[in-house]
Amino acid sequence: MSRVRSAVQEEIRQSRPFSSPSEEGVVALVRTADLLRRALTGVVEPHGITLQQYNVLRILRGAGPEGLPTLEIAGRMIEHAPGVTRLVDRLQAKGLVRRQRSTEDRREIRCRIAAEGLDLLARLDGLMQDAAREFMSPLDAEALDRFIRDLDALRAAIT
Amino acid sequence: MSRVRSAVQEEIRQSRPFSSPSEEGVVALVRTADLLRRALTGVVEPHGITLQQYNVLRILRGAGPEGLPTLEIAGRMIEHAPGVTRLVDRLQAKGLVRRQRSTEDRREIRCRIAAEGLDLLARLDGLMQDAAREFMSPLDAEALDRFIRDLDALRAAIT
DNA sequence: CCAATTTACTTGACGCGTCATGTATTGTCG
DNA sequence: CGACAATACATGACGCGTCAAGTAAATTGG
Repeated sequence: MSRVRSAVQEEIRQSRPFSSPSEEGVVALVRTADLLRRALTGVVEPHGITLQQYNVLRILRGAGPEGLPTLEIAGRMIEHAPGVTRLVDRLQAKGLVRRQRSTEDRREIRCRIAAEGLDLLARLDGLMQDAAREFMSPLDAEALDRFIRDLDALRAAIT
Repeated sequence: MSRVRSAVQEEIRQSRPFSSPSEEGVVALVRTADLLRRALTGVVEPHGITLQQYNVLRILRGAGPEGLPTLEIAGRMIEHAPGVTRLVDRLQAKGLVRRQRSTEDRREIRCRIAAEGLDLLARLDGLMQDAAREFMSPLDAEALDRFIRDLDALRAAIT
């Protein structure tokens, strides 16, 4: 049952092993996601946007020319509204996004991706694909599929 | 090969499926880690510290009474020094950590966990264990072990 | 039909992560 | 030995995430 010192244990250089496999999993998950985030940030930042800004642009591209109200963007990222407001502020300042108060419901603000935003995404699509493939390359197709299912199961269990 | 719409696809509500399993894996990984981080934050914050502050305290407890220099803490988290300096600033302000310039090498600052910090950790140990177990509960022992190995493999591949 | 509630945001404050830059101390090598 | 590089940090600036509180518009209930 007890395995050789895992990679996480080596990294943390703690003599004491994890007190449980669950804890080891939790730490491994957070650390791996951190490294991934950094790798993806490295792809996107040279093009003048952050990873979160990239995510918003992708969501808006997916939404089409109708655009989306702010809260809807927040919902699709798992994020809270205040962060999104400011995120879109910066995207607008860069001319990648346009905002316009909705006419039917004047509380809503519809955010649309601008042509410049689409251009930027077009340039980033391939690079992000490559980065994702590269990062996941240690897992073969079968392992990757199982891995994704496991992650799905973990998220699904959150009450 | 193509599966039914996965959980991530549902969550993002994007009609277009992921352009590749790698991309799906990347998104699933980041989103899952985000939710985990939030869950753990929920455990720790009622006790007056943040998740990162908790991590530092754990590292310092693991280091024993000798303490650690700032950069060594940064190394054990995967983080850069500037963040750690301020992190420890706040822990010190709360009286959970003490700092003292080293005498052998006067550039170094040794950080030690204070008795109050140890007390706090003692109160949190069980709660964090429970949270980890709870979060990982969808995976049985075998799946969890495989899951951890997969994560280890992903991190190990980073150049 | 209007007061109370709800919804969709926005703003302020604070902790965190990151880069660039600055400072003190130590190591090095010519 | 002394200039110069390297090391260990600290600080400033900026983007992000989160909570609490505020504003404006729509909805609802009496």
